[in-house]
Parts: sequence; structure tokens; C-alpha cells
Amino acid sequence: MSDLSWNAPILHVDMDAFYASVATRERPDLADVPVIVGGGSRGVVLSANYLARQYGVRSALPMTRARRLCPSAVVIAPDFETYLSVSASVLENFRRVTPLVEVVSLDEAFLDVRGSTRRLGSPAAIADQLRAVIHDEQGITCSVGLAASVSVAKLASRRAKPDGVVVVPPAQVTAFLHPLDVGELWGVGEKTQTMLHRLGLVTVGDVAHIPVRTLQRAVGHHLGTQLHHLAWGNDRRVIVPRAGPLEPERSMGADETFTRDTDDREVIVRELLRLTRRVASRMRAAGVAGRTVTIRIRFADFTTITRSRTLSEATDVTVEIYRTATQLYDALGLQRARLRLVGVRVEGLVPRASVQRQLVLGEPEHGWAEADRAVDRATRRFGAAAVGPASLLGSS
DNA sequence: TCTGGGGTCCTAGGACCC
DNA sequence: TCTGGGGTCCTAGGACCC
Repeated sequence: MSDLSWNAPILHVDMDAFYASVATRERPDLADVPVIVGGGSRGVVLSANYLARQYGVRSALPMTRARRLCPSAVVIAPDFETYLSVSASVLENFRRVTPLVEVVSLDEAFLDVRGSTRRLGSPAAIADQLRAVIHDEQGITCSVGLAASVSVAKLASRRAKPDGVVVVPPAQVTAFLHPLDVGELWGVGEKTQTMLHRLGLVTVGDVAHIPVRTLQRAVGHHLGTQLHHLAWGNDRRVIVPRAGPLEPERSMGADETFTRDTDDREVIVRELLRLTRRVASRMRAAGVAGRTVTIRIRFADFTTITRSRTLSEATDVTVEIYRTATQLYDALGLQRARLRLVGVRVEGLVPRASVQRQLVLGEPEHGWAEADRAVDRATRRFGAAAVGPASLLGSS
């Protein structure tokens, strides 16, 4: 009955410890063992099963700390191909419920089920069906939050974990929200949480009851407005059906942490070239070009700077992006600074077809675009190791 | 051997233009 | 012989999300 009063019942479906669950679903030997999915020596935890979490292991924790907290954990390298395929199967399960699916990431999506209740039953019944189907077909569990808005549904699913459902009827939204810590709100990370706590704003209810202007002064105009609305459950966001992270992007980039910090210009510049090739070929595959080239430098002490330059016209040409990146790097005039990470990003992406190249006759540049396409073709046929500048031979 | 890699959005100051 | 005021673009930094 109460379901009928819901303007738009929203489900937020969130896989439980997704990477770890997928990694262990056919490994009964790991069922009762702490499991961590994570990268190499300088990496972070990508996913941890609930046994590992009992030791304090969390996503984004440095692997070194995670191993210290839980020496008995089995550490597994991520296998994104498998995650992608499981994720695609789960998405099919969603689409059988409703076409109004907004994919957030590989392991998370919002479903607007207002059009599905006649066929499938109440929103709560739909949540149960989905969890059963995903468990039976994919061998993993998920949690579901059900509410009348996107933001509350998301908070509800978090409270449902693991392997549960939490329903927040419209009349109970503020009673549900106000006791929560401000850090639970979308847009409040570690920094903002700390700042709000220092101001004596600990719960969502605290934030709800101070004047918007005060909030805006504390955290900025935009975020202040947003938090005020979220604290009262005012969330007009609607589900935008989309396939997820494969949307037309505004920027593309790549960065990589060195195995060891380095101050060697040769090594750094070679890395800039490797990253640029990766980014540029992704851009060409996506049919986009961009005008602003940004490099990112992270020093050994973790301080991070960016330097960018906007070109007169958009490009997807490896050599142009690379030249800009190295010029930006050299302009820093670093001497003995040890770098932990470098990155290259191209912003202001537009469809390549919309770029009118002002080709100057005799300009030596205009052969490079064709060279890139030849490299792309060869890479598709023979693999990435087959083609590359001499400075990268043997390194890829 | 503390702290990945892919992104998005906001803020703020200066340049520049009308 | 002080100050305008928008709007837009560019750059840099920072916070956040998954």
C-alpha cells in the first residue's frame, strides 16, 4: 500500500565486496579465509571480503598496511576482464526488470522501478527477486536500498550490507537520515567531514538545522546548497538510463606510479611517452580530440602539481601531445626532485570529426596523424609489443 | 618501501573583451 | 590621476567518487 504513495521507487543495487566475491566464488577453499584483491607493492586494496574487514582492512588502504593488519589474508591480483563480464551479466538481470537503469560503476546501479510494479510486484518484492536471481546466476550476493530518491536509496543500500535490503518509506526519510554521520552524505569526503565535525556538525541532522548560508560559507556555495538539500532528503535527481562508464568522456588520461621514485629525466620522459601513446590511441579509438594537455607530477613526499597548456586546436596526434607534455615538464626546471608518479591527460574532448585542422602547407606535422593510424592498425593486428618508438623497445 | 588509477566538478585569480 | 561590471577563457589546485 505504501508503495503506491511512492512517486518513483528507486532501487540502489550494490554488489557485496564485488572483486573479492567474484575472485572467490569458485574457490570453496577461500570461503573461510580473509581475502584481499589488490595491486603490487605500492598499490592499495581494491576489495576485501568481510572476513578481512574484521581486521580493519578496507578499500583504498595501502597494501603494506593491509598485510600488516591481516597477515593471514590471501592476496589476489585483480582480473578486470572477469569483473567486466560478470558486471555485464548483472546488468542484463537489471534490464529484465526495467529499462531505467543508471550504471554507476562495475558493481553498482540505480533502477527506477515505477513501471515494473504491475508486472513484478512491489518494489520490495522486486528487490528480493533481483537478489535471488543474481545470487543464483552469478554466484555472488548484493545489497539493495529502496527509497523514493537516488541519494536515500544509496544510503539505504549501505545500511543493508552485506546481503540485505533496507527500505526507507517517504514518511521516514528524515528519521532515517538525521542520525547518520555527515560523512555518509554524497560529496562529503574525509576533508569535509573533518571540517564539519570541527564546526560541531556531526550528524546529518546537525547539518539540516543550520542556515544554508552558514553551510555555504563553510564548505563553498555549491556544496553547501547540495548538502542542505540532501540532509532533508530533497533530491530531485532522476535516473538517466545509460550503460555506465562508457559515456562520451570530457577528458582522457593515464598516470602511473613508478616502482621506485626517480629523478632521472630519461626515465621520466620515456614514461611520459608511454602514457601519451596509451592516451592518444584511446582517444583515436573513441574518435575524439582535445585541446588542453595536462601533466601531473607527484613528488616523493606525495605533494602533487599539475601543469597544463591549451593548444590552438584539438589534437589526437601522439607526437603533438607528447611534445606538449615534455615542454610542460621541462618548464618546471626540476633538478633533483624525486618523482613518485607522472601522468598525462587531455581535456576538452570533442568529436574528431568536428575538428577543422588548419593544415599549413608543407608543415612537417601533418604526416604524424597518418603515422598514428598506421601504428593503431599494426597494434590491432600484432599487439602492443609489435610497434613503438625505439626508446620504448623492450619496455612494453 | 604508506597512500592506485580512472575520472568529474568546483573554486579562485588573472587576462581580456565589450 | 582610483575603484565599473559582466562574461569567458585559461591555469592551478583541491575535493570527491568508484
